[in-house]
Amino acid sequence: MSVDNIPKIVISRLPVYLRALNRMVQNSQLVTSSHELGKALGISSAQIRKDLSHFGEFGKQGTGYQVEFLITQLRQILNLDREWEVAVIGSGDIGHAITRYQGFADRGFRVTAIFDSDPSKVGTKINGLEVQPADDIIKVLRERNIQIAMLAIPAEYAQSATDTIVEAGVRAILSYAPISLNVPDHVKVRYIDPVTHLQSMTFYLSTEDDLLTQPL
Amino acid sequence: MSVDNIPKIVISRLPVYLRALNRMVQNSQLVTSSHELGKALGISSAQIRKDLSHFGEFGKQGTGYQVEFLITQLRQILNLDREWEVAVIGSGDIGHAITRYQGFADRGFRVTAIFDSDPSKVGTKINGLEVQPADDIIKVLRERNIQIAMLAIPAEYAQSATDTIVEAGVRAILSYAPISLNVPDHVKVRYIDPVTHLQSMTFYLSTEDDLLTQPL
DNA sequence: AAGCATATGTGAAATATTTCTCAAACTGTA
DNA sequence: TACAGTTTGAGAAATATTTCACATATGCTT
Ligand SMILES: NC(=O)c1ccc[n+]([C@@H]2O[C@H](COP(=O)([O-])OP(=O)(O)OC[C@H]3O[C@@H](n4cnc5c(N)ncnc54)[C@H](O)[C@@H]3O)[C@@H](O)[C@H]2O)c1
Ligand SMILES: NC(=O)c1ccc[n+]([C@@H]2O[C@H](COP(=O)([O-])OP(=O)(O)OC[C@H]3O[C@@H](n4cnc5c(N)ncnc54)[C@H](O)[C@@H]3O)[C@@H](O)[C@H]2O)c1
Repeated sequence: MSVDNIPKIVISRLPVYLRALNRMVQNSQLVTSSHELGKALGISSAQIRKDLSHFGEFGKQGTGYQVEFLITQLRQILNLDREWEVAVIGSGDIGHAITRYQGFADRGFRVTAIFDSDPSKVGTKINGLEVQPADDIIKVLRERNIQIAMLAIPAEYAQSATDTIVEAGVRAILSYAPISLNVPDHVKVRYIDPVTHLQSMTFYLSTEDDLLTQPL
Repeated sequence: MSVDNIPKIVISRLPVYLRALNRMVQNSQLVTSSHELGKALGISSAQIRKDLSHFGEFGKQGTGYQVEFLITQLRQILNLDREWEVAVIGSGDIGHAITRYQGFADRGFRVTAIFDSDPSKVGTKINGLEVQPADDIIKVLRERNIQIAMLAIPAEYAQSATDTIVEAGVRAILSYAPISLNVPDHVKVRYIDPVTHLQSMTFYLSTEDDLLTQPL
């Protein structure tokens, strides 16, 4: 076990393990193994064991892992043994869907502020939460010490909104805008762009096959 | 240049290059370099050159790359020199946002069918497109030879819906449901789960810093 | 035309990541 | 207690990916 300098690709898999483990708990499953978990996720058991070994010894030879215990450990590792407040920037279609999504609260995050620059959206409520004016972003985020934001505004405004929330103290950004953002080193960014996913799949979808495939 | 056996991580970056190049075209920029592109995307110029070198020689020494030409080449490589029809399964919040999203049509994809199992949703229109009953999925997808689907339904129904669309001939799935899907080898799957992204960032957000950071 | 600055494409080297293996540990059975 | 069947954790080996470094080519300036 080597506690420092964990590869970030390892970190990115832990939430996936956590998701699968939570599923097992829901099904009242008490124990699992790296083999079973790997099969459920389509990855090798060795990878799971190696990933976990960066943080400690969580399993028992011959038995496997206590599901609840492993969940507790993963939540601790990922700093999820607390609740994180999240701000949503942009109350359009995506901002709307995100704010109403129950799945965040279930897994450690609570959307507690939403902003829009469009005066006609300000004051409307989404899931009981009132949309606030974009001009108040800095004030509100600082007041509440909000460190995580999700960006759901058009690409052309994304960089300037990013500068604003970073100034307000945000250190983690999940952006739905299809553009690469410039941020200081201490700020983490992740992107969600469904189109890049589709485009990486069409590479494998040769048009030939397409023409050959006929409806029955 | 080695045309076969391209690492899939290389393929996953090409759409990101394409996105940045399209941005340049919008700004009337004619020429770019691996260095400039890399800076815009936060990756090394060597990586960009190496990635492209798998497919051919698209640049000119001393000059760089003609933006339009590189776009054409990347679109060809990714099979984007055609339009792909996409089906959306589930007309809830996310299905709604996806279906209304202009960003797909702009980049090679057209949502041409949307389904829901809830009778009260069937028949409603989203962006001019009528929601169809989930029972018709197989019939419609086969008829129209639709090969790509986006899954926007609750996790507990995701596997069975997947089985259905795969049976209907779908070969590429983009799933918003937070669960790992089981598919035959010839089917590609990508996942979008914002929570896993957030959870991989909180690892780097130590709670200590949080406590120290006070609003001004 | 020569010199300088710039930028590609690519082997080779350096790193990173995954997989292989197996000793050791645990469970259950008899 | 002995034995068979599992499964972990981790060093070593195998692969994969990224970065380095440079020969070579192009454009621009003088
Ligand atoms: N809809 C989708 O399925 C989808 C999918 C992937 C990515 N995206 C991306 O997500 C972003 C939002 O998409 P959408 O469909 O929700 O767009 P939308 O047009 O429905 O909503 C955008 C909202 O952002 C607000 N806004 C603009 N500038 C702002 C600012 N500076 N501060 C605060 N609010 C601001 C607008 O008033 C609007 O309400 C876009 O970048 C889009 O490309 C959307
Ligand atoms: N809303 C978000 O921001 C968000 C973000 C990430 C992931 N997700 C995930 O995306 C999925 C959809 O989320 P949502 O917020 O849109 O949920 P939602 O409840 O608003 O919509 C789900 C829709 O799917 C329909 N449905 C259920 N079973 C179906 C079936 N077999 N065939 C066709 N339609 C069916 C339901 O009738 C409903 O209309 C969920 O898995 C959710 O976890 C949502």
